[in-house]
Amino acid sequence: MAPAPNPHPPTSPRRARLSRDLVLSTALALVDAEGLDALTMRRLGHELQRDPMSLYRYASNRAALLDGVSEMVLNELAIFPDDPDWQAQLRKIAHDLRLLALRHPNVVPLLVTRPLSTPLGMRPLGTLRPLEQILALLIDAGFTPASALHVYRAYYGFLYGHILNELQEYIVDPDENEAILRLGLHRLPAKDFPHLRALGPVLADYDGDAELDQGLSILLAGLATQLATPHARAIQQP
Amino acid sequence: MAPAPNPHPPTSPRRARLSRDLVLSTALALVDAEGLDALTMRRLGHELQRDPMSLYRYASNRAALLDGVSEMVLNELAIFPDDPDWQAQLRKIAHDLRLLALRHPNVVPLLVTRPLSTPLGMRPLGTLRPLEQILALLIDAGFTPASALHVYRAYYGFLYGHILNELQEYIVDPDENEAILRLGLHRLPAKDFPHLRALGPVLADYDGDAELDQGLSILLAGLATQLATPHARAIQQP
DNA sequence: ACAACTTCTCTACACCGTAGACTGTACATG
DNA sequence: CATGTACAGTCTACGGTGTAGAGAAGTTGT
Repeated sequence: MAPAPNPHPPTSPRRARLSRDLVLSTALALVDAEGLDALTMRRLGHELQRDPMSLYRYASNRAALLDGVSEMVLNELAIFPDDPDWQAQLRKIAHDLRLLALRHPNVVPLLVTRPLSTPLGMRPLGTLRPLEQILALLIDAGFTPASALHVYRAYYGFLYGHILNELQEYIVDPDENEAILRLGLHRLPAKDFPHLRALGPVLADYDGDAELDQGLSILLAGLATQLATPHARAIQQP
Repeated sequence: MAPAPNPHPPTSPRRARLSRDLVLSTALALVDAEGLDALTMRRLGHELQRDPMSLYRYASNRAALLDGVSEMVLNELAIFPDDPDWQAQLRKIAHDLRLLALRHPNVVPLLVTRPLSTPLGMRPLGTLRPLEQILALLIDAGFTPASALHVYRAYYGFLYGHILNELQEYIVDPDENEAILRLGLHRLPAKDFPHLRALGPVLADYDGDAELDQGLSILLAGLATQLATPHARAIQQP
């Protein structure tokens, strides 16, 4: 008769003490590996060899858990608000964020979707850091605070849009990518989608990096003119 | 002893025959009214006074149901690929899509997120229609098919990004909007978020329409130069 | 009248998030 | 050493979810 089945489980060395960081990074790993749906409280508990209920010490909700994962991912993004060349810095941030998204594609829906159900001021602070730092960058560069906000919106909007676009066309294993893509396109009725079907080959090799950079060039050129003319400032203090 | 409790329920006049359209539009109404989480098979069944299982005749999945709702919303978007003034048409589409998003804010996460888990060729056809039609518009305007695709990407990326941005700052009831927003901002540590906090008032009155239009101007100006120079064509056939 | 087909319902299962009460351990204090 | 207190982790249970599979009811063609 063994009264306590596992007093000192000798064969499980990795049963470290829980911590918010451990919980969140395990959650992130799980999402990266198996997608958002795999991240259930029960599954995560199993992964950490703990009762699912113990997780509620470190995230009061499943929603909060998801927010935590977003935050953790965004923390990988480094921003240097003191860079004197604001355009170069914005370019760098954009490419970094793009790579981040490609590294954690399953998290992107969270990044994009969670803020929609959380008023700005109530978001996890880590999520707002990029916004604050980019504002700082722009204001340092000479923009009015108000017009810095406008520039941020145009810039970040474009950036998120690009990332979504690119991910929408990518996703599948790069190996079968072209095959599957073509297969998919072949399904389209030729009558209704002539252009789309014809573009199969072009769709297949999408150089997201180049495309992003080109878009940024257009946008930054346009935005820089706002800095040159005092036009923007006129809005704030006429 | 009532053997059949409800042979001809006389008090429910609206028990029409089901159809995919009825199912989807009821689903959309439900999402609009109570959000995405309210759209469960059981709830929708209840709404239609049918057993939840009957829905599987018209959408083989919950995921397929969501796709159907996206499709239904996108069908509200009218595009005129024959418009000779492509820039004006792109502007119009952008504003229309923005209004569509504001009319169905709860559906936006679907619009943005579902394609991420569906290879392009496998999406509901209604979802691809805008892409095809915009390509047609651009090609008619003189763009190479390949560069039309690039223009589409820059344009649609920017557009989606803007919509996400705007919705992220809006969401709450316009009444309490400013109050809640300020309250939220007040929560931020002044030390770490000076710029963001200072921008409270500016954040509160966001003229999304103007902002979108301004961004479009920048972008379209940039894109038009590609049409002028044969630069883009050089990429395809050197 | 019968049969074939479609539409809708019933039952059941495995899984989900999480409330609430509980156990066990760690440590500060007497 | 004893004891109180805080905290970490657990257990059980409840109401909800999507959906497989078999069956009932309704509709239509002959």
